[in-house]
Amino acid sequence: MISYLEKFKEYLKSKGLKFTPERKIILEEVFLIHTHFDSEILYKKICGRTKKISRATIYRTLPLLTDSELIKEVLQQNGRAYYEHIFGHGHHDHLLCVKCGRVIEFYNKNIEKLQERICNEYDFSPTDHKLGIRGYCKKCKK
Amino acid sequence: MISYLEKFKEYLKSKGLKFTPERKIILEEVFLIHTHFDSEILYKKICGRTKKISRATIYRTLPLLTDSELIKEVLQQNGRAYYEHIFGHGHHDHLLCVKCGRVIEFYNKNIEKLQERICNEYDFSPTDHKLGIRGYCKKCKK
DNA sequence: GTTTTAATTGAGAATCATTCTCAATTAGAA
DNA sequence: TTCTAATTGAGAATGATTCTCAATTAAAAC
Repeated sequence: MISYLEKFKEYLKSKGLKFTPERKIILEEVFLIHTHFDSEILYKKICGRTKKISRATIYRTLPLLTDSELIKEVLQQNGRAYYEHIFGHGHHDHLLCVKCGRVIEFYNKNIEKLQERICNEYDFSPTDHKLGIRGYCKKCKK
Repeated sequence: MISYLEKFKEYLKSKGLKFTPERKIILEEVFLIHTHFDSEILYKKICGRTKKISRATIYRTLPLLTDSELIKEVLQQNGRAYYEHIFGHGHHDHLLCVKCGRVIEFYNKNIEKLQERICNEYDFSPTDHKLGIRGYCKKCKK
């Protein structure tokens, strides 16, 4: 069982890219956030905590983290992309409350299986999927 | 069984909005397109076919069509929003080829049922959902 | 350790989809 | 026909993301 740091280093090496202090800080910050985040949230957290890293570097690093399967883009809202870290976490899908913005995670084995079956049917080779159900949560539905 | 035109007129009236020639043209063009489209595709088709309608008006009309459940935003890619008309069509989900961009539609009753069950479990009242599976299609997987 | 070279960085400019502004127009109720 | 609030187009503004480029640096090769 390797750490996310090891995994990122291996990824970078395999692509001939460098492991820089900036990339290390971004990676670590990402794994300190346990909710969805966008580039701005990440930028502000990093500026507050350690040294300043430019927005450009953050925007350049997010695709690397996505590519190496350490994070995942989970939704786009108001023109912003939201991510979450996935390394060490099982796959799950989302319920999104359109009123209060709450996100509820869930996992259902049967849905996963049905998706596999559908892919077979269409001779389709899946890499990943996104299932988002929008609606009103317990508190907001009344 | 009312037409999409009727449905749109009713929607507009219910909101105290006006049925303008521009909105009529946009609505009709949307129902002439039988694939996914973004605002730019729609704009170009309309300019080519009938009179010119400004991009601003198209951008203002798309939310009205979405709100009245005549169209639906199906995905966001490269920072653009893609739509499809849904009036008269059953709900379906998508397989998206990341290589050639092909979109395959599918519908699976069991997946729908499982989603309902999950919503019940979380006391969540769904309005709509999106399931997109990314991967490689038959032709591109080799 | 030093050299070498290609990758990386920050700052700000550029891009590009989308939204806003505002004066002129118009649908549709009265 | 009148009246008023909604609508339109043109272009400016916005805002997230990407690009540019000169200066810096990781890390491979010596």
